[in-house]
Amino acid sequence: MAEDWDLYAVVRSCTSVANTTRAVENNNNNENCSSSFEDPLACLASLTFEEDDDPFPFPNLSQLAETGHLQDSYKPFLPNADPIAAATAIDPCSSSSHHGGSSSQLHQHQRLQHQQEQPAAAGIGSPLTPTSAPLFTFAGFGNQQQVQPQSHQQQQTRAQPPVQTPRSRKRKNQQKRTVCHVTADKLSSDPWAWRKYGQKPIKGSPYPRNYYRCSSSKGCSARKQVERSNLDSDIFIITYTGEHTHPKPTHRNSLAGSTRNKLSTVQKPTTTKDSAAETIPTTSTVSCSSPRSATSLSPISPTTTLSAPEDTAAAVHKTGDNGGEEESVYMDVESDEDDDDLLIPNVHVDEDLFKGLEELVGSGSNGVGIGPTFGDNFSSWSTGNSAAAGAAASGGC
DNA sequence: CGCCTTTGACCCGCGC
DNA sequence: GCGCGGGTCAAAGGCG
Repeated sequence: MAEDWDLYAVVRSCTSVANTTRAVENNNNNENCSSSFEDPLACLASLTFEEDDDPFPFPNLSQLAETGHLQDSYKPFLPNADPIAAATAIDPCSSSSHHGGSSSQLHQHQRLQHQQEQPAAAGIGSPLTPTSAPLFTFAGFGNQQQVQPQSHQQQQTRAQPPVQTPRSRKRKNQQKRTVCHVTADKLSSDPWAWRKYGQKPIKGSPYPRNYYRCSSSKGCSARKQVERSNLDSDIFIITYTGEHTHPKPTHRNSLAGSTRNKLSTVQKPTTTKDSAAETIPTTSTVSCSSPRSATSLSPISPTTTLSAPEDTAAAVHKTGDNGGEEESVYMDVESDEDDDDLLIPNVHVDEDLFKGLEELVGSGSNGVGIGPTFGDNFSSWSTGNSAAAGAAASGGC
């Protein structure tokens, strides 16, 4: 199931912190997208929020809550399993303000709860302990401090050891972060190229956390953490830190050396801290604009996605530096409209439609709204990844 | 050749 | 001060 897809796709599925505009413009697209989906969550797969923000942008969570499924799932972790409180806590529309005060408090709270619950819920605890904030609680959101570029400094400090500037490795609760939840089956891609630079097993979580940095440009401080929700293995939590210091790449990186073309290790729940081999599965990601990608992806990957929500807007709940007020903005998950590449929405297209299009084009039609560019990409997509297209069609935008 | 992942080691912030 | 846990580095090896 969820193992058959690529972490890379996850990694690409959300855009960076920097993209905070054009969302409103895309809102309509988003709506259209939603309405055309079998799964209305598809377009929401990349919902993001920042720091103290509402960590429950996931509509399906509310659905789960409504059906009681989620609450049932939480019961073991909810000492005071208050259905109302639980429902409120997981309400995607609920304000983040009740995540309670400072990040330190939250962090501490989580730690305490983690300590308390660890025995009963071994391996299913923080950082996503559902008690403090049922499914998605993110420890350590704090000072709202703008993230400082670290990579350079860290490299320098490492190259010329101590004495000099100590590593400015801020604690996670001191960095500006954007958290994004992505369902396993609603993965999409983003224009950024990410390179994995680390993986760590996370205490309390059966799944390791993967660390990525932007490889589109050297010196880019954008980073990304991807971890699987230990409560719902279909949900991946992507945390962005830093900002891209460069425009979106028009072409994605090569696939050389990557495992994007094949299944690598499969992320399974880990019981020990050292089971590092268990990582998020990697299959492939697809960009219609990238023939290389389109032809190299795994056709059977159920989550091989096109750039689906790339033109969709993801809601971002942003909390100001005062930590109190919450403003809701939309974050452009990806908008390649200014890129050379045309990214095709994940709409289901069967062979009949292709035939019809061919007939239209072949009969001297003016394209009926299908421009040459689209046709090329469309063709590329269909021929290069028909299976994936089918898979993506059921879930993508 | 360039870019990728993997993975053990290292560094450092934080709580006790 | 110590230990834990998280974040990062960098070498090794693979892939196109």
